[in-house]
Amino acid sequence: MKTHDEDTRWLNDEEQRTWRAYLHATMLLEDHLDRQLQRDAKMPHVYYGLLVQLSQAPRRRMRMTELARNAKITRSRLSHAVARLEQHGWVRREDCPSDKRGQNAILTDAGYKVLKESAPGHVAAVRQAIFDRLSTEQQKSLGEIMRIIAEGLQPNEAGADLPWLR
Amino acid sequence: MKTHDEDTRWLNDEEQRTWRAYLHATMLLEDHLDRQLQRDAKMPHVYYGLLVQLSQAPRRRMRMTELARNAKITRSRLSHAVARLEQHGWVRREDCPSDKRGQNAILTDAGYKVLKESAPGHVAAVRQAIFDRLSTEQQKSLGEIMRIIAEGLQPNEAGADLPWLR
DNA sequence: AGCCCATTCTTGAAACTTCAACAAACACTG
DNA sequence: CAGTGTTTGTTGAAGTTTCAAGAATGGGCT
Repeated sequence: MKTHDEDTRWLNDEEQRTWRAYLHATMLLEDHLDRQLQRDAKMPHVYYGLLVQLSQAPRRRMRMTELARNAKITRSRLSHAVARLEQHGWVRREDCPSDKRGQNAILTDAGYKVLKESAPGHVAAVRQAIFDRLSTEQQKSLGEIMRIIAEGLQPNEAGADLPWLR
Repeated sequence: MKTHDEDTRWLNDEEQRTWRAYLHATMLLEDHLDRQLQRDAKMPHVYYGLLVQLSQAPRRRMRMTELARNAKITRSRLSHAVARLEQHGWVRREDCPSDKRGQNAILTDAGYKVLKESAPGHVAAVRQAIFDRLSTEQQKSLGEIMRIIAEGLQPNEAGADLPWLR
């Protein structure tokens, strides 16, 4: 925490407007998608994202830790989420054969079905909120910008900090 | 919900990459700021945003509904949030004189103090995550894009749908 | 083997959010 | 002014997330 603010570089007017726009857009969109999916798929957006990840993984399964890393959530959060998804019958767990600590989260047929049925509506919502409103240039720009931001926040992904190179 | 997916316009490769980058960036950033503020200001990012709003309002007070609208959260969520902020002594409520249903949320001196002390660290975090990493062009672009997205999701702000003009 | 530390995943409690339902005050209409 | 519908704000319960702690296995080192 910074204690002296003499040298704080506050946001100027345009930066403030941009930051506020960011906050508003992200909040509104997350809310929108959450409601859309809660209505159509009976689950929040984050959970839906987990099913998507699983559906794209080989054999529709993934180690908990990897799933958490891909989805950008904590393992704890994932544990609870999978527990809930399991209750609904959309996911099941299986011990990992190679590592006795490990668990695989597996997308069930029921889970795949829900995903398949709600995917069109979800894509439509995303398209309508973002891609339909942006020029090709803006879409490209958005991609670049978000990659930059994400990169900067990634706690040193794979090989980024190699102790033997310091 | 869409039931037939024959005519669904799925996201193409680049759109998918962009969308995923968006999800990752927004998640990582929200997480990052939440932790930063939880550590330095003992409150989540959304709550901090409420204090900011109040601090900028005339007489450091605002009607609940207006505060909710500005902060892009539901009134219910705001009720709970203010209850909590009140417990901490950062906000207090007062009846609205003109409308007996109404409540004003008021930033206390203690609230202002917390805000003042944690603001530099927060701005630094935002700057480091976003503005320090983007070119001037990209910042401008980000602002425009986010405004477009937010606008599209705004449930018909002021005068947007005037029944007598239909 | 034995020791040590890292990794994997889970758990329970506390904090936060959502949703539906509600009371009270307002505002319009006849 | 009584009737009707709307707006304001709250509430409790259920669902979700965070945080700190902990059980179990893995992997390296001597």
